[in-house]
Amino acid sequence: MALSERRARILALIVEDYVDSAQPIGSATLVARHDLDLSSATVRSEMAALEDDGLITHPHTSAGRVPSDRGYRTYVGSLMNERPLTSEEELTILHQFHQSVADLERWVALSASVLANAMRNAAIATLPHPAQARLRQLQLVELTGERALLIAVMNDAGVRQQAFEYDAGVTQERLTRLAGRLNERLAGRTADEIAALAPAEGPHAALEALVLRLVAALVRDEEDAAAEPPVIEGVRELLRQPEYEGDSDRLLDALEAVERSRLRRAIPDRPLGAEDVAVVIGDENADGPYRDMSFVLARYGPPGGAGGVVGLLGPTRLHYPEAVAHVRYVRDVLTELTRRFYGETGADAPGEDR
Amino acid sequence: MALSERRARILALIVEDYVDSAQPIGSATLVARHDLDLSSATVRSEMAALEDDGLITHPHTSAGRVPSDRGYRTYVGSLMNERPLTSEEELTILHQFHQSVADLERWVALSASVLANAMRNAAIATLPHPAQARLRQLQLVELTGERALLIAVMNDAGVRQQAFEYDAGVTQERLTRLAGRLNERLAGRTADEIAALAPAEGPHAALEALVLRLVAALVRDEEDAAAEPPVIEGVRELLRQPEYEGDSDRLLDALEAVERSRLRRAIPDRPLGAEDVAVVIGDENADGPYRDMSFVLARYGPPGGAGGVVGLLGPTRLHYPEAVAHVRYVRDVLTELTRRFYGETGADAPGEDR
DNA sequence: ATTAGCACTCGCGCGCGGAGAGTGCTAACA
DNA sequence: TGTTAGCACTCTCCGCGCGCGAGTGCTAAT
Repeated sequence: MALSERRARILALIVEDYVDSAQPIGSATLVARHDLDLSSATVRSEMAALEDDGLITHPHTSAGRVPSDRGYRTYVGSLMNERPLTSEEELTILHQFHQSVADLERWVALSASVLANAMRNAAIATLPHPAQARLRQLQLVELTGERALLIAVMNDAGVRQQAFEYDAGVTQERLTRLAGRLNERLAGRTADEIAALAPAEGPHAALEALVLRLVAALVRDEEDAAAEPPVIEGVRELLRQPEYEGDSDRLLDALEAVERSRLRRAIPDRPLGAEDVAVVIGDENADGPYRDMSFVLARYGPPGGAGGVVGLLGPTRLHYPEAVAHVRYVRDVLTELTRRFYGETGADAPGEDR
Repeated sequence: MALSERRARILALIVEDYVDSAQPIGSATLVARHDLDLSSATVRSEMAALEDDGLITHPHTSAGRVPSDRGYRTYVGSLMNERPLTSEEELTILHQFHQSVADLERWVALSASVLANAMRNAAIATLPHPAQARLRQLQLVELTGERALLIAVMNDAGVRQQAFEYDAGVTQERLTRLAGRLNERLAGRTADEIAALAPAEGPHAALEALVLRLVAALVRDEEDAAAEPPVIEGVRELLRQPEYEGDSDRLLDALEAVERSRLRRAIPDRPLGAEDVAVVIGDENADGPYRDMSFVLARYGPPGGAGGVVGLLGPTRLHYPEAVAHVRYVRDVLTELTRRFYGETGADAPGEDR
């Protein structure tokens, strides 16, 4: 199964030409376009071999060749040479971040936007969430006589809120005192720890129990990657790709695929551990609608710290070298921004809790 | 310009048949389908008259008639008879609300979802925002030595936050005290009032000025309708309408039209004062991409209180009677839920938990 | 005023045929 | 033995012409 060098070269050329043109590649065209020292007949026989290996296919008998998912995989895995961004490209990207508001949420959306624009495809990004969330502080605000708002600030500066109802006759003053008491007991605790605590005895034990339960749920939400669906940008760029041209059905399928709630389920399963930039191609996707699309994803955020996922989504016919380079760079930028936002000074160790 | 009764009847039939079938309506078909006591020739001359009035048009010489935007307007303005929802339909809708979490944001999204489903078109809804926001309470939380989080809770239970940087050397304790002082001065104030205040003299006047500025901005955000783009549901239902079938270009245009950021700008200008349910048809829209679409919108929320907009978005070929009835009913439900959420009646609200 | 009759229009679907791009096979060649 | 020229063959795509059918507008009769 080891590809001869020549065969590999031909596969790479087919992939690259096809990615550019979206047209099946014929043997003669390939030879002409690249001034190969081969006849088209030779290329044809190599192509036949590649097809036997399942790396390329025929749309129909008299058409040129198109890479299969396995073909792309081989290309991405060992054939393509990464093309680092030029410093110009890097500057263009950095520039966009610099002229944006200093807000993490904005940066995350911007990352997707930048990627989408650069690659003329869809791009996604999830908000950062910590591997383990801890409560920093909570606050209780009376809304009406019997309705109050619980606000929880997490260690990672995340803020979550939840309105709830309780028996009338509890004043804001009591709520404030309860919040103070709870803060002493709960600050720095994880969801599990909070859930395990028993409410203190007293006249408002029931209320305290309720708040404890709600706080635990909020803290758990904070560390749940799936709580907030990813932002997605560049849907229209994606749908303008030739694969969907004039094919309303496929277009609507793709539109379904990029629905945020569906993406939320599709992304976190990706193998995004220590890996650098993960590429998931076509039928490597488990979920149906993504079977003819590819993801190029990376995890951002300091190792062990709060982080999220950023990456590209497009048809399998992707400019993988550029895509990987862009995703990697945007990831690096976003990691740096995240680190700064959370205030990890340069000297600081990767330790998480403070 | 007053339409004879017969002519009006024919216009109404054309509109209704066309809305159902999405096919141009011919004179003979119309007579056959409705057992008219007229010959097709008579209908034809009436059609010619309607066309002279600009109420219907011809796609081409030998095709049937299609309502023009003015035709729809006449139909909606005086020809259609509203069709109130059956109690079954009302129950189906109510049911969906009852089995959802008791959360205002969720309800708003659900409203759009319900409308989209019922009408097989897109539906939008904006989060409620008060005509005038007032600060209820603020809180300052230290994040790092030189970074803090400002959290502002509004009178209407809205919560907004903003991270900011300040000179090192200010402890959480001082921040808490500053928050306490500011709360006394700011509680119940509007953005303008807050912006007009001068910081107290003292060692931390600069910090206080900064916080004042940020709070004012947050309160202003809260009452800015455009701050949060509307939710939109049912995009796929919309795009599956026959107007877009096989026409990728129009489909992509429509997709652009339903982009949230664009809708944000398109909606609030709608005439939504005391009006009951507003219908904006085709070229009555100022903004280009909506020129061949219609809105059916209503304001929800108690009069004078916090409110938002909920409604439908579809091709001009809409089932207007049903659309108006549905929007009105969902609006009423949402108004009631909003009222309860803000505790205006003090009556009990639906159960709470998650 | 209404209607039957009629000529005319025009979009749509269909089949046909030729052009073009490509393939696979075979036989000759270095 | 690997490479190449040559060739027959296969399909898709595109433009063309044609007939069908739905529908119109006009005219003349009721």
